[in-house]
Amino acid sequence: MTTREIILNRALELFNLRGIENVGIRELATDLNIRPGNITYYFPKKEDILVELGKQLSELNSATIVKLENPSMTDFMERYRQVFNNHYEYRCLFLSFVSQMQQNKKLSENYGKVEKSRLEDFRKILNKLVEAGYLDTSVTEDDIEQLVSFLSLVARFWISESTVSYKKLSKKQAINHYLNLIGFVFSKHATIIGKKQINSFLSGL
Amino acid sequence: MTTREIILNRALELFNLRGIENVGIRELATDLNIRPGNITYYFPKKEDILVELGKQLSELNSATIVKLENPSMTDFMERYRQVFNNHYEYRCLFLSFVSQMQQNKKLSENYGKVEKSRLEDFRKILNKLVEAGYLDTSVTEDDIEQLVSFLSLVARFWISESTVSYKKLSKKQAINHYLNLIGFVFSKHATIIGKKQINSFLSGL
DNA sequence: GTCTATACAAGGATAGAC
DNA sequence: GTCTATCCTTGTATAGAC
Repeated sequence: MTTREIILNRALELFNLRGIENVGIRELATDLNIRPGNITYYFPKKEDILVELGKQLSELNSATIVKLENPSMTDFMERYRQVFNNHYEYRCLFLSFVSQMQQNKKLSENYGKVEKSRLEDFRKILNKLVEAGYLDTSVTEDDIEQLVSFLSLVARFWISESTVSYKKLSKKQAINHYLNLIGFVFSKHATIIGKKQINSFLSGL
Repeated sequence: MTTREIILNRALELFNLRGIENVGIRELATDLNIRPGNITYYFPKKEDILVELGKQLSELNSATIVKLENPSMTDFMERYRQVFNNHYEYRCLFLSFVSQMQQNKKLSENYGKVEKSRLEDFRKILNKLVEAGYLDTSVTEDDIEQLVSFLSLVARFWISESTVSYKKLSKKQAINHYLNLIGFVFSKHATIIGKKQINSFLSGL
């Protein structure tokens, strides 16, 4: 493993454990038994570490998320389970989401692009779920916008909320809590077969 | 206005404008044409300013929120409109929500108490809405928990999301966006009369 | 009780020696 | 590629003037 990779790995661990703002470059260096300037050599600014971690997350998501030609309701729920698992591994980014988006230009640029295509992707999937008879045909374009809106809010802030309000929950319990919430909202727009898939997915968690 | 009040008022303005982390004590002092130590006299730590702003917000909410004996669906939506308006005035607190909750013990204690009773309050209101025939009788206790969960997520993070994703929206537009989301979710659990009230509330925004 | 001046520690960032 | 020295900013503590 290169020094650069060693720094990235340990930074992610410490940031996840104690928060980005609470882990200094000096501390990270001491932990790795290297000198602060050495970290600066690979990452001139602290921001740069986070830009790289952000890239890792989006690559992880790309690798995890399989293209769905004919998505079922189960596929949809399963995809969110995977995305949430990935988010958890990079939870430090979500816990400092707003401040990073405001201060870290590159990170926010990268995130903006990825997020835009991700939302577009989900719009398509929802439309396909309607066509395939998993979501009700009464679901309008406007409803889909609201559903995407809802998904986007949950995806961005579930980690923040669970860190603040559900500290005692394990990773799995926390993820299940929010998958249940998504299932709850979506089942009201699902067909009978769609509901069935949601329920069996949730009861299998 | 006392010095203490002047400090609090201007701090809120600057924190809202540029973020809590980006406004230093020295800068606030310069802006007010007083010396940093003078701020320290009233607020030994920066945290203490935020504790006080947190109290102001919860007092504002208490003052705004009218006790509802026989709440209608319209009352429910209207209450959220008021709460969101109040949140916006103290948006800096929500933009740094997670880090404050983790680092500011008093603020998080105070918030914990208020939030607990607020959620309890909303559970009661939802139950009453069922009894009064605005929400469907098929709504179970478990459904109510999910709805409260949903409301809690939106209430805490709508400002964060709109700051990051909907920068161009005005205060009113942003609030309307999230009221629409709440209406969207709730209308699926509402009776005919309940739906009517939600729709007429939303179209009157 | 109110306000000022000053000092200190910690964190990010930079230039340059080896 | 690695490390040292140094600077600047921020939060905070203290001593003392009015």
